[in-house]
Amino acid sequence: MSSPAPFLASSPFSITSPRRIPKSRFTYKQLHQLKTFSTQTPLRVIAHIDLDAFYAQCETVRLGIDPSKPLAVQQWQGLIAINYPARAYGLSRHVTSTEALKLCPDLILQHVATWKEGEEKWAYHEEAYKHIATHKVSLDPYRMESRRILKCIKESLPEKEQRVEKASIDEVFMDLSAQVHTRLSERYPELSGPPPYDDLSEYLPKVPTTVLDWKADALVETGEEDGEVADPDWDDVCMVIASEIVRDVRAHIKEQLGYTCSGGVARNKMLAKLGSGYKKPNQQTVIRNRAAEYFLSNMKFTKIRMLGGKLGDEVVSMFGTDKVKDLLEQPLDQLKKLGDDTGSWLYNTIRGEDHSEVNPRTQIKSMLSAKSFRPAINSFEQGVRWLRIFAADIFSRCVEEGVLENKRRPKTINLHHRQGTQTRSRQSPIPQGKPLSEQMLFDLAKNLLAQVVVDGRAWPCANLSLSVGGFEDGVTNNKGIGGFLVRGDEAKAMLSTGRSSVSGGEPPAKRRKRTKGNIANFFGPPSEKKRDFDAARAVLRAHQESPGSNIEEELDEIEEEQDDSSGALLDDAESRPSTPPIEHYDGLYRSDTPPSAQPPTPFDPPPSHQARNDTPQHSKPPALHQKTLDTFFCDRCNVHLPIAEKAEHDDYHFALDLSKEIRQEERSAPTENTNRKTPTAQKPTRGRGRPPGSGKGVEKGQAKLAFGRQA
DNA sequence: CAGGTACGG
DNA sequence: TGCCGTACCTG
Repeated sequence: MSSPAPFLASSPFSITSPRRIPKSRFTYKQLHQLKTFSTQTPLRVIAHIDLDAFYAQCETVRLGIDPSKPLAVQQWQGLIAINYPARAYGLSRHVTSTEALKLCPDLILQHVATWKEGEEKWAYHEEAYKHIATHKVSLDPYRMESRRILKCIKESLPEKEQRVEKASIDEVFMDLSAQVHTRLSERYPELSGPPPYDDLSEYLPKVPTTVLDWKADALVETGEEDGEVADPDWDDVCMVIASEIVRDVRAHIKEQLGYTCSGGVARNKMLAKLGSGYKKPNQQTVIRNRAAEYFLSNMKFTKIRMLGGKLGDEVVSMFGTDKVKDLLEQPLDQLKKLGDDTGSWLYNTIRGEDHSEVNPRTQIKSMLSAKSFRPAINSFEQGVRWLRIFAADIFSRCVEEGVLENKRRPKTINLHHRQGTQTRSRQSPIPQGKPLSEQMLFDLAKNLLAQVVVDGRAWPCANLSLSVGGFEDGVTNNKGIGGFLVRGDEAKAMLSTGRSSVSGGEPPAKRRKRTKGNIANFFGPPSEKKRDFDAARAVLRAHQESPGSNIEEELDEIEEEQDDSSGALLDDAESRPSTPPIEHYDGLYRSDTPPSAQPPTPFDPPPSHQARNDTPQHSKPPALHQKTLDTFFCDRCNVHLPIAEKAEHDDYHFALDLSKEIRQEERSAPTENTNRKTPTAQKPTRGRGRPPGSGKGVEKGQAKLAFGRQA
């Protein structure tokens, strides 16, 4: 029942409006903006869909298990997903598989698929949890289902009016504004007419209906007496329509693929996401604009996207609360103690404001294959074995992504390495000349690992990961003369990785005396070094004479040379497992293996650890320093460190110097360039105006102080 | 661009 | 915890 009296009393347009006609709070312009997915209109409608216990559902669907049976997905000894029936037994992600079985004897435990060394593809192996040492987990089955679901969602939305963002493997955002606009126009013809006086800033007519049918959707309360049901405005109507769409999408997913999911509908992404988590599983929640403030004010702000981590902790400790309600009392300038941008962002966010757009991006930007080692691995050869799996994994996923057909291919490859608390990474461009292959990924990865190994302490290694990225656009964006320069850089980068692996076979013994003149000697026979430079020069010359002609062939030749020379050491070793390169690397570069375990190198005898410690970085015998202290002073870092860490610290500087010299050589030698200083490019002020942008400030600067070591 | 951090599922 | 994926910052 509508009660006109309160409405008239509270509406600014009832009495004072020139035409004395009740109006909507919204304008024709705001309605019109729906068509273009404007982030500014208050009528905007965003949905968030979240698959329920996704990995667990994947398994029930795959195995045809009754979804009311308790099921958990196991990864080694842990659980990574627990379906809702199983959650009723108090199972959480923190319990182990054996504990889970005690709590719920009927629990179905399904281990994730794994990839076994030497096999072509991942598979669901029996008793996979026993093979943590030889298998790596594969989440590929879930990625595939994720793709099917995304496709299904897109198919259930009108092509021209959809905007879908894949937020994670089991979440999507949808901007339903455009579709809602059409449905609105169909359903309420009075909205289709031109605005009075053709003035878009005119207010819309009032909603003709007094009661909206929210079906079975959960409605977030407003916290007010009532009256909201009786007085809908167009934003409420938009939400109803959006909610219908979400219900249809969910039904379609269930019908076609058998998955249930939860949904949230609201005016922006932040609220929509909170909505989808409000009631689970298999339900949807609408947060009407009029309910947003109340909904938020009763919540912990740590539940809000971007406040679940360090930033959230910082806010909690700064204001001594985790409640939105308390934070709402803080004026803007107080929040700005977190930084101007972060403060403003937070101020708006806890008031339910979020103008971030739904990014129509649906394709993947990078992919990663990783393994944590328990126990840690201790040799180059072991690492290389895992790289083979990683390369196969990533390559097959590239193929699944349609990389081969689409011309969408990754541009860079990246290797991450963790040793204790220290992590290091190396990356290189992926040569774009020839088709992507597993072997190519493997070779690149191997070189990257070799670089990591020669660059510092590498063993024992607790984690290794290989990723490819820079997928982006299918079509080339660097063309003309610039197009070649990119190629040239890649060629040089390839050479540099090759050279680095050559240096892997070299002892650091002469590092203190080495100068530019004997650098080639340091890296091995002069001929190898020369061939590198010759190859690079050939590429550059080819460009100068006829830009863009034979570049690809040139690149191929260079790659071959690379395989012949620099790659030889590694490939060789690999083909003869009886004499693996592990000790070779370990012995030369700070392993804990005794010097006696090291075979001679082709070039120089390896120095013992003792020898290395006898020629310290600063050419001063320890005796001349105050040896009563158990610390030493590094005048390069300007810091006192435990004497026990001196050897490692010296290694650190050695590695630093070495990599610097290598890079310098690479820059100056191939072109014999006289003005080699390329001034650092200016900053094009990056960044979308959106979320906190960053944690800015304090903790980052402090992290830097830790330098090469960690507490 | 290389290397790192933060945040999220 | 392990295995991811994205975005951003800094030198």
